[in-house]
This record gives sequence, C-alpha cells and structure tokens, in this order.
Amino acid sequence: MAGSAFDMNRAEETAQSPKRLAIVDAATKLFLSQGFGAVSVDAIAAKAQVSKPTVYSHFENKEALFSGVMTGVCERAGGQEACPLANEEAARYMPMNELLQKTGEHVLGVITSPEAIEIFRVVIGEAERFPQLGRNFFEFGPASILEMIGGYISKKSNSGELVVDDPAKAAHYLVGMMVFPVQMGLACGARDPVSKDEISEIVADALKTFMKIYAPR
Amino acid sequence: MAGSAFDMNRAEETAQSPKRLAIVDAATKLFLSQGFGAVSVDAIAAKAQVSKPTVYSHFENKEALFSGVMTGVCERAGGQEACPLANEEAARYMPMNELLQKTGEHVLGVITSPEAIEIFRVVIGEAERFPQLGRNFFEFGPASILEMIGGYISKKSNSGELVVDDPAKAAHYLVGMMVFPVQMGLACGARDPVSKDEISEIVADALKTFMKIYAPR
DNA sequence: GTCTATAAAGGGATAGAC
DNA sequence: GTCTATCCCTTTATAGAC
Repeated sequence: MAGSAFDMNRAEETAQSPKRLAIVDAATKLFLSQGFGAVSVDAIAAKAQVSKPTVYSHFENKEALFSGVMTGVCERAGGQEACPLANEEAARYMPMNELLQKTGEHVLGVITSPEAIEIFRVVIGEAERFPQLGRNFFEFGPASILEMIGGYISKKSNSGELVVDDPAKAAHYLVGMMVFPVQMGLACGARDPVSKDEISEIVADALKTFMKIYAPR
Repeated sequence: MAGSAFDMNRAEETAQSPKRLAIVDAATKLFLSQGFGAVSVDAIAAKAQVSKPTVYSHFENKEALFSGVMTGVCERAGGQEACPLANEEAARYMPMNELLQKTGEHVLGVITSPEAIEIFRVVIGEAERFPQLGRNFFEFGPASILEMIGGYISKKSNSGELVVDDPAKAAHYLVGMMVFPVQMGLACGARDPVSKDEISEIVADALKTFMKIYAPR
C-alpha cells in the first residue's frame, strides 16, 4: 500500500533505514553476548531477518560493523545525564555527603550492570585487535567518571568542606575503593550480580572511609 | 642416533613429551597475544614445528588445549613465592611500612606486567565461553592477593600496630587504591606501561593514605 | 606418536537479478 | 536497497600410512 511506503520514508528520515537499525540492533546483542570472533555475519543477518548482502550494503565488512556498533554502545553506556552530579542545581545545593552517596550509587549501579559488564568484557577482550575501541571506552567510561568526581571534589576543597591537595587522586581513591573488587569479580563470572542494597552499603562504607581521609578536623 | 633417542626418553620422563611442551608453549604465546577465536590450530602446529594431527593426539580439541594452557598460565602467574609477604621471616621482622611497600610494589608490578595484562584480557574476553577459567583466574589472582594482605593486616591489628575492624575490607581498599585506574588503563590500551619508579610512587601514596585511615593515633 | 593428505563444515564476501 | 545463489578460502578434525 501507499500508506506503508509513506511510513517507511518517514522512518528513514527520522531514524535511518529500518533494516539498518535491525542489523545494528541484532549485531549489538550478538557481539555483546559473544564477542567478535564467535559471531558470524550469517547469524547477524538471521537475527535481523535480513539477507547477508543487505548487511554488506550498509557496512563495508564485519570489522566496520563491530567498530560502529561498539563505539555507539560505549558512548551511550555512561548514562551521564542521569548522574546526580550532572545536575548543576543538585551539585550546588544538595549536601555533599548525600550527593556523593547518590553519585556513587549511580556510578556503581551503571558499572556493575549486566550490560556494562558485557561491554567491559568485549572491549577488553578485543582491545588488541581494535585499539581505538579500548581507548574510546576508557575515555567515555572511567576517565569521564573520574573527571566529573574530581571536579566536584576540587570545588568542595576550595569551599573548605574537604581538605584535598590532589583532587584527581582523591577521586581515583574513592572510585577505586568502590569498584574493586566487585567489578573484577563480575567480569570474571566469580560472583553474583550486586543488589541495590549492597551497592548502597559499599558506597556508604567507601564514603565513610573517604571522609576519614579528607574531612577537615 | 641411539644417544638422542635416549635423551628424548629422559626428557619425556622429566618433563613429558618435548613435542607436547612445544605445542603448549606455542599455544600459550599465540592465545595470550590474540585470544581464542583468532588463533587457528594450524598456526599453533606451525609455530610448534609439529603437524596438526600431533596437536590432536595430545589434546582432544581446541577448547581443551585453550583451557589447559590458560589454567596453567593463571596458576603460575601469581608469583606468590616471590612476594615479600610469603616469606614468613620477613613478615615477622621487617617493619610494617617497609613490608607493605615492598609487597605493594611486587603486587602492582605483577599485575601491570605486559604478560599479566595479556592474561587479563584473554580471561575476561573468554569468561563467557569458559566460565571456569574466569573463576579460576579470580581465585588465583585477586582473591589470593586480598587474602594474603588481609591476613597480614589482621595480625598487625591484633598487635596494635593498626586499628582495623574489618581486615578484608581494609585490604581491598588498599589494593583498590593501588590498582585503579592503572590496570584499567593498561587493559584498554589507553596508557603506557608503568615504570618501576611510578609503581613505587603509586604504592607509597596509597600506603600513606592507608595509614591515615588505619594508623593508631 | 607422528606424519601426509583429505574430509566436512562454516566463514566472509560478492555477482547478478529485481 | 534487497534478495537468491554462489564463490572461495580457512577452519576444525580425522583416516590411514609409517
């Protein structure tokens, strides 16, 4: 019908070709769950309900498809918008301890989510073959988190609420205390997923320790 | 010659078949540098200067070869014997700060070595397909390190040199401060290798912070 | 145990019709 | 852009001689 063709054109305008989206979607799920080598282009085409040449009409080869998919995934995975620290009003008026607690819970929640662990595994596992992907992940992930928290710590040091001579290092200590060894255990499949309650407890403990180091006395 | 046949028999007795060793050696290097999927049995046979059926006469299939190789690598990689804390005399008589510094330098040196990063990448990348490998790595790696340091901290808490209510947590804070984000940066290929001097500095800083938290006042 | 040779399957990628 | 059909190569794994 003419109607459906019209809809298709609309879809292409707003969100590119629907088949391309189906390919990207299928490739994302397969690559994240099995890595680069274990996934065939046949499998991607089948899952996207598309033929193999259609895949190759949108992406030059398997590597390009993988790179494209994973780059997008890394950039979206941070969830920076939802982080309490990203809200300027909150960052100014919420009590420091509460804001750091909420930020820690957000960060740890993102990092320990099953999706993030899948991304972590694939990126680390393929960092040799796709060096740019590893660097990209590091920038959008850990580096970005550290920068955000370091900036806040720096402000609080200037205002006298904390006594810190190296805000970047303080941020890395705080994050290090929170994520180690939980992230490692998850990535190794050596522990069960982390519950909300456990996350709150981990963050509260780390924060208490953090304050022992940096609170003015 | 009869002599060489005799040597071969000797070698088999002391260290199994030399061809098997060549296979394991070649497979180790290839798997660690390229992961499971990117390495073919042909490549392993060629590097070991052996024919493919010889590989299959020693290992049931590629998975078994990979598992065997990686398990051995993980168990040997800890280098527990060389750790200052493993020396009971040193652990008793060396001053605490010096011993923790040396232990930290050893641990961080092992963890950030190119070989360890290779192992880390491969294990994490294949943890989905080889779950036992991931758990094995975690036990022989991070868990073992934490246990060792936690035990020492516990002793020093009993003797009054430290004030610690949860030695395991204190150990994980200390190690977390040391390894994050260095290990992550290396695994992502987002930073250069760590020099001896830098390791000493990282450990010294973390230790200073650790003492701020746990030293008796 | 070790080789040469080969089977059997699956992989990435493309030609050509529509 | 999309499909059917296919090419060609590599891969894992084995048969059979020595």
